[in-house]
Amino acid sequence: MSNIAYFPKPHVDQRPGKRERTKTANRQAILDAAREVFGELGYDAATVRDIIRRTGLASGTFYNYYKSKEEVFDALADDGARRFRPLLRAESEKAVDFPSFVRGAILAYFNFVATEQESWRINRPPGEQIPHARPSPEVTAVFDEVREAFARVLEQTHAPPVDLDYLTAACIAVAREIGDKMLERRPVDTEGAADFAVKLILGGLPALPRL
Amino acid sequence: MSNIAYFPKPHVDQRPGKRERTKTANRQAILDAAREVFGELGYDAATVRDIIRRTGLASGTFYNYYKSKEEVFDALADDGARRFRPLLRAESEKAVDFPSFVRGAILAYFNFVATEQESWRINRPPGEQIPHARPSPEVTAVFDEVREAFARVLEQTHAPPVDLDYLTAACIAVAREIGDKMLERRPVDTEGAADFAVKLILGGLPALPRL
DNA sequence: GACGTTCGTGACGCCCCGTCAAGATCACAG
DNA sequence: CTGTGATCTTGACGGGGCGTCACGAACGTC
Repeated sequence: MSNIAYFPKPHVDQRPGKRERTKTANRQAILDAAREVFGELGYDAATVRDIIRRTGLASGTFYNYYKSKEEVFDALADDGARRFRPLLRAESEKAVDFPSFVRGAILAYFNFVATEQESWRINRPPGEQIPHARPSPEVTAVFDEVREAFARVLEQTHAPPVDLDYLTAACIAVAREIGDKMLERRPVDTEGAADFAVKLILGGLPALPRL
Repeated sequence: MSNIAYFPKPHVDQRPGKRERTKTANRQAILDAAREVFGELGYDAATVRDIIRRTGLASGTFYNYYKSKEEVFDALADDGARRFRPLLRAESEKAVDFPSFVRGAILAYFNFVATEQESWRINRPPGEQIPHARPSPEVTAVFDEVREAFARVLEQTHAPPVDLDYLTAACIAVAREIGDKMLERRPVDTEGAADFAVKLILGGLPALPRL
């Protein structure tokens, strides 16, 4: 009976089992639905049931994946940070000196948010405030990456030691704020915004570009 | 019967009628209660009924004064801005040049928030994000005041024209962010924080104070 | 193919929200 | 002082979203 040509496929199927697959699919479906719903109704008006309805899943299923609307929102921010991180890292490696790093990083960020907004900040109700996501792991990682890049570059340029926490916080705040304002203008000018932010950070007010 | 010495007090009592007085008293009571409740439970966990319960008023009464929890929160921000505005204006008039204005304004802001936090950010749950109040009239007024001060000073110093919207947005973002970080440190050092923020704005990274 | 485990389901109870009709309080005129 | 209309307060009520849980179906494993 031994048939050497017959190998009952041993259970090392590359793809994970169906359980695992539907699990990640559901998680992703909820994330996508949340993106849409937040975009259409705004964060405040959106409910957990609005999100889960769009997936066709039952309401209880939502809670198998996320604890609340807040958590799924944080997961969206986390997702964004995860996709942005490699771009930031690339800039960090490509940069030859501090100014080029700052410029590259900020420009990368502005281009990133400009692209993102097209895809999901579609239909925001006016005046709606988007809550600051509480620092999720990936977001924290991005912050740390910026901080480390600052530390590295400031180290090797023999710059005087500065308050790194304040510095990173301030630079990120500037980038965020200018980024938001940039998105409100038509046409969206990432180059111009980056120019402004970079010169402010590197040279302060006297270095700002003339209009 | 005419008695010239007798004037039945005509109804021009200086104080407004009782109706008006209880109205402002209630409005203030709700505001105070909200401050306490937000401080103790955090913004998210707080409910309209938590707030109104502390005043002894009925639940329905809350809605005679504010439409929602969000609105009373905005009213608190508005209140803060209203009290800060004269301080900012004083700095604006006291300042002799641009650097002294920036420094005075930022220091005033840091001292203001440091005082405020003692009085109502008592017991905040960890990791809680305070929502950015949507720009209420007074808050907008503060922003405009900063913007106008910038415009005025940049005009008379014959500085090259810059993007005023970006500039004010960026400076306010820096002040806010550094202010938040400052409050997390012990002891709270408003002078040091102001030093950092001012030098970053005026001279950029190269001008930052050494540690 | 049978068994144990994991996950999807949707009805349920809970709590909070915003409203509203009824009563209380106030302003004002006679 | 008193009557009358206007204004405010009250708390009970219906509506709706939230998070849970017992049940059943689908899956992995042997």
